[in-house]
Amino acid sequence: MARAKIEEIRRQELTEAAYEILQESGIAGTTLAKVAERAGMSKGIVLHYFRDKDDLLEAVMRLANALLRDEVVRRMRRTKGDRGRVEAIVAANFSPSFFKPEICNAWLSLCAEVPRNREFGRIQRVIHARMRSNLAPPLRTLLPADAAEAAVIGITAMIDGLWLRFGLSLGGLTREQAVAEMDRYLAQLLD
Amino acid sequence: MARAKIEEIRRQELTEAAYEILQESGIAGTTLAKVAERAGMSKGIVLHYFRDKDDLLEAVMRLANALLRDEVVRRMRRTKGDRGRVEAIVAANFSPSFFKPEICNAWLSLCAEVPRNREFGRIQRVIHARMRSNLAPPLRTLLPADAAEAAVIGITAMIDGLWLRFGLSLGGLTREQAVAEMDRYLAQLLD
Amino acid sequence: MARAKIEEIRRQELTEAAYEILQESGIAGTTLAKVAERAGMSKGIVLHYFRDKDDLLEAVMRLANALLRDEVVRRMRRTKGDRGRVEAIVAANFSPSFFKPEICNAWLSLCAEVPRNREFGRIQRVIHARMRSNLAPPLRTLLPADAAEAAVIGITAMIDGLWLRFGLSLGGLTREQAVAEMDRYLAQLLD
Amino acid sequence: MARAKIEEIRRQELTEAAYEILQESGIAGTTLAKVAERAGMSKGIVLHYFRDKDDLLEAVMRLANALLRDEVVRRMRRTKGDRGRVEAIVAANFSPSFFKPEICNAWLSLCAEVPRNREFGRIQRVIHARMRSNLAPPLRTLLPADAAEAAVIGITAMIDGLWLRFGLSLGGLTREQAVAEMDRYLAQLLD
DNA sequence: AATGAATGAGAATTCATTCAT
DNA sequence: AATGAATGAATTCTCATTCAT
Repeated sequence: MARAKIEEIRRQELTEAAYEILQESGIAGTTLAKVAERAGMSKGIVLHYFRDKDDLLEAVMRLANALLRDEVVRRMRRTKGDRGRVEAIVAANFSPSFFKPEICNAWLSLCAEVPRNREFGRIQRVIHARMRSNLAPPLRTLLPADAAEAAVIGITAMIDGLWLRFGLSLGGLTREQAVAEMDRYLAQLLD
Repeated sequence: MARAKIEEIRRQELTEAAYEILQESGIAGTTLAKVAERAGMSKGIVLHYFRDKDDLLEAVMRLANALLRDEVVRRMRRTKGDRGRVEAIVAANFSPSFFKPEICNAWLSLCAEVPRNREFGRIQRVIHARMRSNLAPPLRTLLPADAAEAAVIGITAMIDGLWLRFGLSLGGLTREQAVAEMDRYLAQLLD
Repeated sequence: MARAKIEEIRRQELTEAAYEILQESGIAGTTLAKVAERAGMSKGIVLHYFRDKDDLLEAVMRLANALLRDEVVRRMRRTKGDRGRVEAIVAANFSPSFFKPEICNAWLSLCAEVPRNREFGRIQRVIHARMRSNLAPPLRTLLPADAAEAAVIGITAMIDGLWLRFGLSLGGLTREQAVAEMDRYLAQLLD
Repeated sequence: MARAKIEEIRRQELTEAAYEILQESGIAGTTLAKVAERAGMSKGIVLHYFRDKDDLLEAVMRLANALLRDEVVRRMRRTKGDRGRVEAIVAANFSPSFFKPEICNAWLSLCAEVPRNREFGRIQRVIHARMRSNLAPPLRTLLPADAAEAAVIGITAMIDGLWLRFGLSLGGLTREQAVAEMDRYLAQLLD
């Protein structure tokens, strides 16, 4: 059990290190050497715990996703009502701990590779499915069936679009503007 | 005169080849060798016409941008009225010749590198500025000042978000759905 | 301990291989591939132990210098008296193990790059400083102050000039002639 | 004749340009493109007038040699007596127009390649032969036969050694010091 | 479990050189 | 005579990956 645990711990540490490097250096700039160094481990250990570089990046994708998912869950727990649930899900995506240029960019980098990496695609699909399964039920009580379907797509797209823009780090969009824009969109949709 | 143009022709050919390869292979997979081969030229010629790989990718970004810009211009010319202008701009972004998974993904790949490439950032800024200068005037006649400002951000974000999703090539979103979603958003905004 | 040393061992082996190749092929002809092959190692390893080609060549310069320095030290230890010290230093520069056409030429090749390589310059400066600090004290007891100063420059120049000529490998100068010439010069200077 | 002349003119211009580039960039840094640009000509023309890069560098070696030779001749003409001839030859080698760090270094760069370039060797041999044929006769009248022979080697070596040192551009030796050193050596030899 | 030595594939990049015009 | 387009070989350098310890 201790044995199983150390493996889990190392994988976790390496994944976090890789996530950091990815945010700083992009996918091409994320080398195993940098990741190992950031994790304070030896170069060789990375591929002891991960099949290959892609395997590590998949773990990063899952980690990034898990962090966001936890934030969503946390916020949904504190909320009541269908409208509140929708708002909580959305708010999680713009919480100061996630809606950062580096994180948005890291996410972008991973998404860009999806068409060329089967596993990335699988993970991405899971993420979308969860988004849908979170959003659809409350939306269906707030809107007609087809409007609810459309709203799932629309909300997701608006979030992604604002993330993309924020991830460019061009300074043309502040977090406040993004949040305001999102609120406006939700208001149009639900009011 | 023909002589002066051969440089332009070769650059164009190489840029187009690079654009194709980028769509297929992503940024990391876009090697000079592949580009040269696709263009039917020798490996050495690429760096005869481009300073380095980044220089070539910048040309690709400008090309992709120019193609979209031309489509926007074409559609705006055929249109009258402020509402029509906005719709034309938006429609250009979803015209069948651009709104393709590979193109959306290529665009994503380039955007992901913006924070680490000064020139990419500059080009991206130009693109956003043009988007704004196209959208803002008609929107200002259709909406109150602050709503118009917000609409510029919102429309752009919705387009980007739908492009991002489409670029994942996961089959979860059809062009028709994207267009419908966009229409719905515009209707909410302008009606 | 052995582990800590393997880096030192490999660097040493590679530096020696590079020194050999430099003697045969000159600076431009000294490619990392040739060096690796000569050392019986893989191509990739060279830049595992050296930052880049210049880093390797700097190590070569230090090696060549160290070998000569050791020879100087060895000969000075066996000697007594100021005149003897001077002669020992000079003799070291013409000992059969150093005063070889290939070595003189390798040295020439490195010197030729000094103006374009900051670190080469630094090393060269150290070499000259040591030459001065070895020669000056005994010369000062044998000659008036200003003559001693001049003698340092003169002896060094005569050595360098004979090395240069010998390094041309044109057969116009034998080791014996060089030694005789040097002796004659010293005799003029000190007798 | 005009035809023969334009070839000669172009070769001359290119050789001079190459000499300049060699002084700035060393042998490896001397590319045909740089030479052509410096000469204000097209890249292709260089190999129209020279067989290959080595052929061009040989021309540079001959040019550098010719310039020095002319200076020697000029100074010898103005001089009388054997001692004066020797001094004139030596002085030419330290005239302000030749005894420059860049020129000394360029010379060094060429010498360093002599063992690997048959033609360089041939030229170098000619240079030494001329040096000898200039120096030997006056020295033979000033010194005993074997001392004269030795003096030819010694003077040449001292010149070369001072050139080498000056070519390092390390600032440790001024022209004045070099000239003084040379004078001292000649005085020892001839007085 | 962990290290880091070693490999080799492959990338960008540089250039001499050839060739068509 | 002159241009500069085009080629391809060679080189440096980077990394993922393997392996022995």
